[in-house]
Amino acid sequence: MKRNYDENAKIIKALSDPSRLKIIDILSCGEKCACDILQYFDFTQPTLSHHMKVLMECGIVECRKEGLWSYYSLNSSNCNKLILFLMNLVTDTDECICKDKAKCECK
Amino acid sequence: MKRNYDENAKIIKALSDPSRLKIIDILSCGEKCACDILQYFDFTQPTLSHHMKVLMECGIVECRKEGLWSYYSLNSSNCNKLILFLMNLVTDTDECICKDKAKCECK
DNA sequence: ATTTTACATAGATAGTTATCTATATAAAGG
DNA sequence: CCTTTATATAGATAACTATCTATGTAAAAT
Repeated sequence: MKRNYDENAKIIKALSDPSRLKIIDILSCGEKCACDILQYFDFTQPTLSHHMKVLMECGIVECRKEGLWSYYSLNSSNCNKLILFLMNLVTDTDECICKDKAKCECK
Repeated sequence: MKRNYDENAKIIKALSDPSRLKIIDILSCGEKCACDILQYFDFTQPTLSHHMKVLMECGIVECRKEGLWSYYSLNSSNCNKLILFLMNLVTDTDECICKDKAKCECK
């Protein structure tokens, strides 16, 4: 981490948006497709697409394509100490943000 | 922390700039006045003043005035879990960035 | 084949921000 | 007093970004 200011600033910047923090929170329940994530927000589908791209470019989120659907999930395995901590911080609770608990893997 | 997306995004955003990460690194050696901090950068004095203001508004840094000088230091006591972690992450090394080790409190 | 559906991309725009120059402030020295 | 010095503030600007509408793409359904 030390002295690698530019690269780390880029990762931190990806997490410096309230909508993206909320996306991480949502994905902490497990994999979700884009249209499911979108229901938690007021913005449009292209805007979500933009946020997912930012999160993926930093390795925070990964995507699995299946037919028409794109399933997104937190990519802990690819995460460094910083990302892991921030993800845990945002999602550190027993209560899941997801309304449909049957569909998600809430603890 | 949970669900407080806006406030936390603001703190994370304050840390999402490479110059401000470097300032935190510099201050990890201990209190320094603005003109000393400025020597580590190529930008102008008003730009540093701007960055210090951003860091202070989030409680990451505090300022002590003495005569003409403004002495800045990391404000760990006022920090939440997030800020503390990020500060430790940036400064987690034995090697100090400061050239003049006689003047700073490097471990 | 045509339509529908899920998502991405292109391009525009308004708001934010990192930087600059110029100037203000205020303390210290001569 | 006047000058010097350290820092802050004001205002401008260029770059970046979060958002939108419009459109492209590609898989599935009819």
